[in-house]
Amino acid sequence: MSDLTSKTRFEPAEAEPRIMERWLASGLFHVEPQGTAAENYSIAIPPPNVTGALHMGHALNGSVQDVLIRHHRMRDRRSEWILGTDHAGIATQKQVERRLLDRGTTREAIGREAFVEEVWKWRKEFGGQIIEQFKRLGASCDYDRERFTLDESYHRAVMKVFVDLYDEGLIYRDHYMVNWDPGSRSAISDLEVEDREVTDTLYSIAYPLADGSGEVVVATVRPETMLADTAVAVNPADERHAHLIGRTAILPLVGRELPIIADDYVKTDFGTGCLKITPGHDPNDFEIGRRHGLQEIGVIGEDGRMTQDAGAYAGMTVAAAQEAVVAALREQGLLRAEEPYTHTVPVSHRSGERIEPLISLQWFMNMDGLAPPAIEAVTSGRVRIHPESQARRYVDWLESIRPWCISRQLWWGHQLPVWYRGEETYVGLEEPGGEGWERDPDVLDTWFSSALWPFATLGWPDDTPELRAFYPTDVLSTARDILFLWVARMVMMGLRFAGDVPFSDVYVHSVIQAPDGRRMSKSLGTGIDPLDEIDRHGADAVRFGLLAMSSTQDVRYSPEKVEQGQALANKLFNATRFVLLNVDPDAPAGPRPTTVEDRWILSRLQRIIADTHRRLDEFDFAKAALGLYDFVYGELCDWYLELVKGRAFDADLSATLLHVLRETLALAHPFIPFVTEELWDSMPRAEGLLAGARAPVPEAALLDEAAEARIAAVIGAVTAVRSWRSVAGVPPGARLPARLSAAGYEDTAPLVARLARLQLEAGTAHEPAATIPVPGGAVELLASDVVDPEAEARKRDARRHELEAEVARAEGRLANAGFVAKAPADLVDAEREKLERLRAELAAL
RNA sequence: GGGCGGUUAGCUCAGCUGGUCAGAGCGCCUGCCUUACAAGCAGGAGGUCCCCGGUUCGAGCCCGGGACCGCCCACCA
Repeated sequence: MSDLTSKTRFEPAEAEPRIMERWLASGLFHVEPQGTAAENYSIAIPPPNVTGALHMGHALNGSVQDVLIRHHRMRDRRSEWILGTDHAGIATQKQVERRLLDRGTTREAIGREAFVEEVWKWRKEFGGQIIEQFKRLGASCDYDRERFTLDESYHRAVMKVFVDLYDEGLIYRDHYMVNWDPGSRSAISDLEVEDREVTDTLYSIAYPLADGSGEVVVATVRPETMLADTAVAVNPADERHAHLIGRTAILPLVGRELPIIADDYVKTDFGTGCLKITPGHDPNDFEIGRRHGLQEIGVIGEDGRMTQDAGAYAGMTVAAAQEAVVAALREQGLLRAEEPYTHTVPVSHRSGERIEPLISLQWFMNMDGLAPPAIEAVTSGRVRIHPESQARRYVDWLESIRPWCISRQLWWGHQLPVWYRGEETYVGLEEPGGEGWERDPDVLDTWFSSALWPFATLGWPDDTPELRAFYPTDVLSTARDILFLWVARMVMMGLRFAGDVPFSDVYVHSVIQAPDGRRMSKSLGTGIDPLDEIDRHGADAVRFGLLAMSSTQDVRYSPEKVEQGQALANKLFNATRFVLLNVDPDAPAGPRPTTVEDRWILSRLQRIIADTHRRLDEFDFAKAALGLYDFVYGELCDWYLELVKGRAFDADLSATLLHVLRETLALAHPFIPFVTEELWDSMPRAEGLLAGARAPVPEAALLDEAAEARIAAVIGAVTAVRSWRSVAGVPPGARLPARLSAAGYEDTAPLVARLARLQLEAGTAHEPAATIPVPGGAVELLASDVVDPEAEARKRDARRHELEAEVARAEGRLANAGFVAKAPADLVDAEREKLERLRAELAAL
């Protein structure tokens, strides 16, 4: 425990590790599986990649989830934050491959079994990193129940799902066009592909007609793929080319006869209006090919080199083949045009290499039957997505869902439970009996296993106490970019296999951009490491800052918000110092209000408690965090603590102060857990951890509107007098004789006098030297020596002009028949009152 | 090509179902070591709420058009 009497600053670097230790030792974060999911509160963490390091997105998402978990834990719900990591097939495999390369070997050289062993070793060595980093943030995950998507029991769940879906015919094997990632030497799904703009050369190539009557000219940026052309297509409505339909062209360099077909896909206003059709290497051509029953030829292999079907070009890299093909065409005089052409090309999200569309034999999952229930879950409100706009994206995507390519040509992951023997295929949980079976070497898309996360982590397919206690979970908090990759698939799988939606609320958080608005990324050098920020400002500050930044849209990282959080932590630290250095530690528990300011702060406290609860329920974290800041600064410290300074710290005041402070610490704890835990521990008769204490609950009996109005007037009056003094240049320490000619200060005049440094006098013996308007009347200054009559006259004039303008505006409004007739009556009345008030003040001048 | 979001103080952002809504934090200026906090306190200056029309008694707020910025989806070889 740090020494409250000597230190004036909260020191996160010293306190945080010590406090985290206490939390972990307490076992608070681990709960036993009892009761039902409806009674309990649970969140399944989006499992970070086991290779990962904490980035800003994790930090924001961790803050969001932790504020929710801690809040509900303090509201006496058995709260479980399910923790774990994802095996992240491609990312992890690449990392280990790089390591092997450093050692001068490759995965091919050591073989599959040894390679997988290497990955496990790697995981053992580095896999705990991100978990430790979550602890730095103060995340109250259940660290005793850490899961991994390749755990034995998790693997069983994945296998069962695969086999069940296969048995139903929803998982099948097919020759199909896939996004081939030459970087990872694997097929990847559409969602793992991103577009990048490049400038290529658009070549126009002449294909002679078979009957020698002419030629068709086609345009392409991939001339090497012409070796796999099996047709030429024109639009049936294109009169220029109508005569070609049904005739035959000869493929240069190869000599193959190409039928000229008609298809609506061909644009008449692009290029020459004639399109070479390469079903083997273009997704659109593939579709056209299937429509017309065209031959599918592959000239580019999975190794990125030309295949035997490429004839003379076999063995060349794609780039070399392109050069060679262009050279040959030029030589034969068939190149009609070359022009630079800027367009977007698909690139692998993981490896960064350009996608090579090609046909291969892959495993697919038919989504047609799974999507409708997942759509219904959202449209019916069983799953609520926040913000609403994301729900539309979700539904739109599911409504046009396509088969999902689930096989990956990797070694790290869940290997398919599929065996082949000749023409036979066996799919099952156990290896088939008999001789000669060979297992499919492919593994499943990582997202296939992630889709089972909320229930596979809880022991499914067994009927476990964990599953009964925590499934469905309550909230899934995540980034927008994996709404389809992950969230939608969890809903589909949860409904199909766990019998219910996996969560009732999805919170889609902001993407944090760099302060200059660019993407935060390592390669751009725009990344900000949350751990550096924690080192600098403390975890509380970073959590507060991120929550205060969060929004329904993307936001720029705001260092100021983090500093605001740090200021808040420090303010609470010093406010607690002040209270503890003054109060009677033996004061009774509970509030003992004896004055109007006591009733005021207790009333304001009830409001901030209710507001904070409501804002958390609405996932409005920014308002919740900033509202707390405003309460602590703008009400508790700036006013209440200043108001009580003139009083004796008796048992009643001590009790009230301690009560307000305790409640404030407890309310703020889910947002800034470290500093509040530290201060809680220093409170008189502190018992147990704040993390395990009860959240404050608003009490209607403590609301006091009269007290709120009285103190609002005090604040208004003090502020007005201070402003006058400051502008007039009165020495801050000087006590000015004054008369308070205003209503509503019966029991608060001494407070105004002290905070505004006034010597209040009664009677009307003296003429005021200056008049300061305050709520309910005016403060009349009687000390002529501090008043500059000319300045006062100028101010009066300025004020008079202001009032005249406002009176004119109010009169104008009230003279407007439309306003009086159509505006709500109370508004019109308020306007009339305002006019009267303004006229009275004007008259007083 | 289709869809979504944004444009408010020097900076980053709040502004709920149109009526004290023109705000906060930071920055800036002035003054204070006032017995919790100088990483503090008090006070102050700063805005044609992107532009043009419209609806309304009344418009950052609603409608139409435009400009600029960002994101998502689908993609013309």
